[in-house]
Amino acid sequence: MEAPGGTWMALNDNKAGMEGLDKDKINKIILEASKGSRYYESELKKEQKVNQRIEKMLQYKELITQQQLLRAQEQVEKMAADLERGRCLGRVIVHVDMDAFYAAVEMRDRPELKDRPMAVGSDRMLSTSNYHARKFGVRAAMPSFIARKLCPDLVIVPHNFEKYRAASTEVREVFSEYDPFFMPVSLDEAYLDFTEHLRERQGWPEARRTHTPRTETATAEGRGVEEGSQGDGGSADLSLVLFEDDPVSPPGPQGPAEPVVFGTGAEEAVREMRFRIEQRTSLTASAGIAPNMMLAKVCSDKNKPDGQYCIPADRQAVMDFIQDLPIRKVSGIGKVTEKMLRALGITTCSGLLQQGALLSLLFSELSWHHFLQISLGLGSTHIERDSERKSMSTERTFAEMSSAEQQFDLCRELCRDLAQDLQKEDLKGKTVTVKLKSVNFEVKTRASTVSSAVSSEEEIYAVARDLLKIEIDNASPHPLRLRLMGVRVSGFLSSDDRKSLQKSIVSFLQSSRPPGDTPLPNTAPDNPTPLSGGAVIQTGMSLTARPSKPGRSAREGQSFFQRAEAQRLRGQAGRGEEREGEQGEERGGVSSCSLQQGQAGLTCPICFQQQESADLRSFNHHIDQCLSAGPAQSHGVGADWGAGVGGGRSGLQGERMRPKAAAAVRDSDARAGSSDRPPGTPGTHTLTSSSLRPAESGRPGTLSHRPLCSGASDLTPWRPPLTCPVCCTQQGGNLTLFNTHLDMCLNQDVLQELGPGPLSHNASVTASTEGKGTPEPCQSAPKPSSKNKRCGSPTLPSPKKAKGLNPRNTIDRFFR
DNA sequence: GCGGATCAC
DNA sequence: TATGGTGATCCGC
Repeated sequence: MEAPGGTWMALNDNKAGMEGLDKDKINKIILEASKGSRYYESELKKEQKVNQRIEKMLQYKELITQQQLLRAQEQVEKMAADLERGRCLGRVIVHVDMDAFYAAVEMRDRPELKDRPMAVGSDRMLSTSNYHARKFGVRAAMPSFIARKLCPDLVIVPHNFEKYRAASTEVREVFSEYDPFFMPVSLDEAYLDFTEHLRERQGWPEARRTHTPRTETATAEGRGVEEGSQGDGGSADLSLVLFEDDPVSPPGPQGPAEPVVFGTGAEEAVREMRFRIEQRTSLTASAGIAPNMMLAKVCSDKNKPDGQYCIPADRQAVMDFIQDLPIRKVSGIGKVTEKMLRALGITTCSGLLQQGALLSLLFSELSWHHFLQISLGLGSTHIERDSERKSMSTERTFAEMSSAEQQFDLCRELCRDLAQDLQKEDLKGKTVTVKLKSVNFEVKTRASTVSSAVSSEEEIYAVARDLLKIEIDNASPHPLRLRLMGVRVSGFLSSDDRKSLQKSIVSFLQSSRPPGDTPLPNTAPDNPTPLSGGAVIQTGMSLTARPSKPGRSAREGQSFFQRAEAQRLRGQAGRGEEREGEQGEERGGVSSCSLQQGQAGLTCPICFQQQESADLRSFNHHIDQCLSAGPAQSHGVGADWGAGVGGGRSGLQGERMRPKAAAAVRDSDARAGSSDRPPGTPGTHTLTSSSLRPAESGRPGTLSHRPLCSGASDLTPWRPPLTCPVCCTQQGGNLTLFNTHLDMCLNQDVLQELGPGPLSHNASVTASTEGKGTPEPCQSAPKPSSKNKRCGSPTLPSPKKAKGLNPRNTIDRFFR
């Protein structure tokens, strides 16, 4: 594990404007300010979890044979070839990102700030900083007290969202002239498809590409500009000083401004757009131009601030650009993914390609497809307008709150706020989720789905209150010590649902009321049009689908272990093919069945009793019983969440404390051993990394009634040595070692079975469907897709088949 | 459907 | 002394 103060807690210098800093010094200050805090401890814990996930992954990596790698390589190459065939270079996608947006707006309106390091935010947390402040290491999402340590002269300006929204509206008006269907990402960011504009623009006369500066301000592109006819003088010259060492802006010529003529090409058109944005708002924007969204997003960061970068529509140009691009620059690859990939020696996009085979064996199908697409420089070429909102929430952080009464009050208040917001958009949802964060930064969510959709304060609170009460009761006699509470409503009725509901209500009322009675209020408004007003724009923003993710689609391919499982089912059950379309419980039955054959006569690792039934469900149940009878049940309860709220789960863990869920959990535990994590698949009925997680947390009370699962009690004296139920050798009493052994044992099992058989079978499945899903040119192969959207990836077995093969058995999840 | 995690802004 | 809020998605239950 990395030493504290390694890269985990350190300054994130991924953003623009952070180059050439005294990072060591900055990180030291950050570390000093953080050390010992609850937040810091929590971050350390999180880091350790990730480290364990990585260790697990590396262990699995060691089990992979050369032959498997070669097979995987074939598959990856095939997939890459298919993706290559679907590559689209025919569109011009632009990503625009306003520079230090909130800070720039404040500086524009308060010139006295322009020379000073400043940030926009609250007393607690910063939203953004200007480039002056960034030199000190002050950046977005940094707590103010640390920012002040880094930069004692920092000026912190409170948010003024009205102003930002107004500026955003102006910017968007410019956007819409280049792409009326542009996709806003946030107030300061958007994707545009310039393809149509450029087509039309070819025929435009010069006059139409000529723009007269409205002030004497020089443009960032260094063109001389003339005094415009309508100069307003108000914000003149400000953009020049937004960035002290603006790399692009020339010394501001104060001479007369001349009209500026822009060319017809993509770069000129984007330059023109940025010019107009700056003329209009005195704010600068950076832009990226590329054949797809993924690349455009990376490009817009390249020459920030006030610059642009273009990747021409040329395959080699794309590949050259991608070659040494650090993976972290790609939207969607965050801190954790970066660290996991780094552990495999992958830091650049070309590394993703080189290690494609390995990644396909270690990560879920979705993940490695994503990686492969990134490595080929592919991304969505189709800009999707925002989809429907899926949830709405409100949450609040506060000083420690331990009184149940206060907590209920707050909960009600949150419900009230949320109800108001929901009603503004005329939304009703069936699922209410309560989010709690302890003073130790441990986050929990508890959800409940009700039969009829809710939207009023009372309706939401009725559900939320119960959820909260369960948690409070579970913690009793200790209080919940909270630092945050949130309420979310999701599971909205679709607009169709609402319309038909409305219709049926109306017709019901019409049939039962005399004509002429008071009509119902309209509960199904038309979709609001973007750009029609502040609130609407805000909505449009948050509705935006994430653009940068790759082609998610049906769970078509299978990971290494999925294929292993498929083979096992085929070989042992002999009827896997017919059952593949079935789900849930049925699949459990199949796997359970196959396990019975392979593992007859299981020995309980706790009591050493050979169990008569080889049925995993019974076996699991027995282990639960065995563990429940353990002597350490009387350990103390925890401080923050109270007793027995288990974070992780495993077949050996047994019941939860939440009575409501206990039965269901037991049932699914039984299934987990037989189906969800079939024999030979990592995690099969073993103490997986996830099942050890509660112990890692080190919270004294967590699972204290389950000493077996507590890291601190891995060697508790009462426990007898453990015997591996697979190889029947005695494994000592250390649960972690036992766990590793069991995984190895089970995996070895699979790996040995994984001869040419399963893979070649899989390959033939793949081949047989080839072409069916081949992406058409210029459609959004690598774009994010929801479950019911069409599959964007070629060469995929049918969804039905994939489903039958239990796509859940993917490895990367077991690294958690 | 639930809960934990990850990610973006 | 002290580290946000909102929304989405994935994955394994």
